[in-house]
Amino acid sequence: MKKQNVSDAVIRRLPRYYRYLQDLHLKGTVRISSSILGEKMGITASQIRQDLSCFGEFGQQGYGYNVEELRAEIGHILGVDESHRVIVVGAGNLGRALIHNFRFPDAGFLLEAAFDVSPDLVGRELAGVPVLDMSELERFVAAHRPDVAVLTVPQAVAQRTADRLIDLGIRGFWNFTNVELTSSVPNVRFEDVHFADSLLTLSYRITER
Amino acid sequence: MKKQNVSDAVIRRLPRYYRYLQDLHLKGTVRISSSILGEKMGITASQIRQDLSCFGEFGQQGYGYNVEELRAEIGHILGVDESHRVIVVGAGNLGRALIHNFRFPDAGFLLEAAFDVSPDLVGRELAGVPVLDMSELERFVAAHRPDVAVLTVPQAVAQRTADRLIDLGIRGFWNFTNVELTSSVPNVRFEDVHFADSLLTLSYRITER
DNA sequence: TAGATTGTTAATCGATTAACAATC
DNA sequence: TAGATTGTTAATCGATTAACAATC
Repeated sequence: MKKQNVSDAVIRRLPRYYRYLQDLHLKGTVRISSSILGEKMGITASQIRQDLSCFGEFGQQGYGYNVEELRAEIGHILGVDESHRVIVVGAGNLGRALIHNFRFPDAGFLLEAAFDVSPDLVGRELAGVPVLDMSELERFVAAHRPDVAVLTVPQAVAQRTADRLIDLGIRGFWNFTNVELTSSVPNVRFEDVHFADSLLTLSYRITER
Repeated sequence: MKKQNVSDAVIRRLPRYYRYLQDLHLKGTVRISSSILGEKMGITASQIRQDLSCFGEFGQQGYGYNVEELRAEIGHILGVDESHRVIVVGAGNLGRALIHNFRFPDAGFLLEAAFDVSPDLVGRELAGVPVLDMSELERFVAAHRPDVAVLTVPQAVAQRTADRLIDLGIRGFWNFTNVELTSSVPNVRFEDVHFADSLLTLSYRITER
C-alpha cells in the first residue's frame, strides 16, 4: 500500500466503491473493468484507476479487476477487517435507532455497550447491547479500550462529553450532534453527520429561483 | 441573486455559514468581517467572499457584514423561508427518531404526516404527527402536495417506494436507506445520508498504516 | 480623512480527465 | 497472437487563494 497523502475526495469515494463491489459480488459478477464500473457509478474510468493507484495495483491488463479481490482490498484499506470497537454514548431515540438498525459488523465494528443517564434505560439491553450508566464510562473504557464513540447526546453536553472521552483515550468520534467539536489532542478524528446541513442542501436544490 | 451555475462545493458550505451566523447572532454579535469569520470556521476570508459573491453583495466596505442580515440572506438562498412541506415515509426506529428529535422547523420544513405499514403504529400520533397507513399515500399527497419525502423504509422497498412517490409528484427525497436511488423524471433530487459511508470514512482515518 | 474591508480579477493549486505505452 | 485494459504521465478543468482597486 503506497498511500503517501491521499486526498479527502478520494477517501470519501472509497466506501462507494466498496458498496458497488459488494453488490456486484452478491450478484455473482466475477470480473469488472474500470470502464464498466465507471458507467454503473456515473464516473469516469480514469477516476477509478487514478483513485485505486493511490493504494497499489489491483488490476490486470487486458482483464480488469477481480470483483471479490478488489472488494476485499478496499475493505482492507478502509479498515473493515480491523474489528474496531465502538460504544454508543447517548441512548435517546437516535442512539437507539442506530443500535437497533445500523449494521455495525458490516463496517467491521463491534458494538460493545451504550451509555446513558436515564434510569429507565440503564441496566437494560437493546438488541443485545447493555446500557450502562454514564458514571461507568471511565471504568468501562479503561477495561475495553473502544476505538470509536458514537455521539448521540444532547447538543448542550456534546463538547463536554467528547472532552471526557478524549481524556479516556478515545480518538474516533461519529458525531450526530449538530455541534462542531474541536480538540487540541493530536490524532483525534471527528466524522460529522450533520442532518440539518444535509436537509438544507436539499432545500436549496428544490427551491425555485 | 445572481446564481448562474453555483458549484456543489459552494452549496454544501452554505448550511455551515448559516449555522455559524446563527450562533454569532445568538451570542449577540452584530457585525463580522470575512477574515474573523474565516478564522472561526477554519477557512480563508477569500473563500467566504468568493462564495457569497455567487449570490449577490451582502457586505459593506470597511465594515464587513451585518450578522443577522447575512444570516437571513443565506437562509433565503437555502429556502428556509419557503415553508416546504415534508412527510416521513417509514416510521421505524430511525423515522421515529427523526420525528421526535429533528427540528424540521429550524430548516423551514413543516412535518405533516408519517406513513407506515405497521398496524401498531398506524392511527397513532408521534410528537403530534399523525401516522397514516401507506395505502393512504395517494390520497394524502394529492391533497397536501408535500415537497419532500424522508425515506426511512427498509432497503428492499426503497426504490419502489421512491418511484411511487415520484409518480405522485414528489421531487425531493431525503434518503436514509443505504441504497442509491435513481429516476429518469427530471428535477427529482435525492439527498443521501449514507451512515455506512460516513462510518467507513472514520474507520479509514483511525486505521494505522 | 484614514483605516478597514469589501467584491472581483488574476494567479495558483489541486483534482479530474485524456492519452498511451506496457502487458496480460 | 490480437484485443483489451491496466497504471501512469500529461493536459485540462475547476476550485481555492492572493492581490488590489473601489469605497464605506
